[in-house]
Amino acid sequence: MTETAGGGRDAEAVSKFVESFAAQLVEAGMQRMPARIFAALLSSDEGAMTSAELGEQLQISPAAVSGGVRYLAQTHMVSREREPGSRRERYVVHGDQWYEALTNREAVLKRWEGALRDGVTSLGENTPAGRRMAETLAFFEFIEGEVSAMMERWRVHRQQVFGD
Amino acid sequence: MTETAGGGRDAEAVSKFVESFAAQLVEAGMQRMPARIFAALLSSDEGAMTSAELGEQLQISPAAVSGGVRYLAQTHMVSREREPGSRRERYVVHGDQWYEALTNREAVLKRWEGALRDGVTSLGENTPAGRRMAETLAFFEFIEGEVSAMMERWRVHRQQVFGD
DNA sequence: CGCTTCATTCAGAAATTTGTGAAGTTAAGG
DNA sequence: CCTTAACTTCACAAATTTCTGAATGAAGCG
Repeated sequence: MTETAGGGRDAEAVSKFVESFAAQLVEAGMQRMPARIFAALLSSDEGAMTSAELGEQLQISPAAVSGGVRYLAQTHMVSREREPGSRRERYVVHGDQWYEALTNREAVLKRWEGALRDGVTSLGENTPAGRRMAETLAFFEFIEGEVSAMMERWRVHRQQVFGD
Repeated sequence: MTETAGGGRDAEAVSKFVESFAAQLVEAGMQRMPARIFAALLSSDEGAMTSAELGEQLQISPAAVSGGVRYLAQTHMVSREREPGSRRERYVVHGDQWYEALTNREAVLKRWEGALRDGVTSLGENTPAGRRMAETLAFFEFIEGEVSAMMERWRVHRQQVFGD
């Protein structure tokens, strides 16, 4: 058993999981550092770590932590907290907030819709290409509406299974 | 008006749209070449182009077309067709098939679920981290179920709005 | 069969991305 | 105020990715 100072957990097993989960995130399009940082936070007991802790576990420089965290904060996957009267920051995965962010690609959808609308105009509403474009646009609009309903159902489901 | 041999369409406007839509796809994590190729196909009247046509519109080498198309075919966004008795291949966006592929990230979800299951085991079911992991896993399982129902509703909706 | 036309593969050049060390900035605590 | 601890920014080196040209491989067509 590989127990270290980290609080009685099998550090090696944790690290292995962190890397393998990060790899999945990378494959899905996330940058490497944000992915690793996120995975580390997700598998910490508190769901929160300081910059120094992240640096040590992942063997990366403070600069890398800073960059990765900035990305995660911007995309609302993680939030920054700081105990009042200290300048040590804690980076926190807020329970369920993060996968809501993951699903709420609303900004992305909106941009796609914008681009598609331009497409319909550029190509002409009555060209075959224009009609295909319009249908695609309709698909995204449909999805956008469905997603929020779906998340609502999830909250109900979650409540039932996990309580609060 | 910038008309070229391309069949009476405003080539410049089309190209502009292709590039801007491709840029959105890139931002969402797709590689540049596949994104450009896909956008070009999507905005072609036939929904299909040959390698040579793609090469000319996008100003890229045959090798780049080949590589891009391979990716798109693997992910089922595009299919290859070839008129019998010709070795000129046509790459086709099959109407609605492609965004079904986009949504059907089932393989991706499955892998995430696998990784998360490992995580629950590594971290221990009764640790706080393990419980968080388990909840995340439940979320993905929930989503997986919902997505297929959602696509079914889309087909109905599409039928109503666009006919067949 | 051989010629020709496409498509693919591969090695390498070029461009981009990524992560680091070092300098810079801000704010707590004496 | 001055010191010091924490985070951030920036320039650059290294690694990776991306695209090309050239070589290779297949398949129609005469």
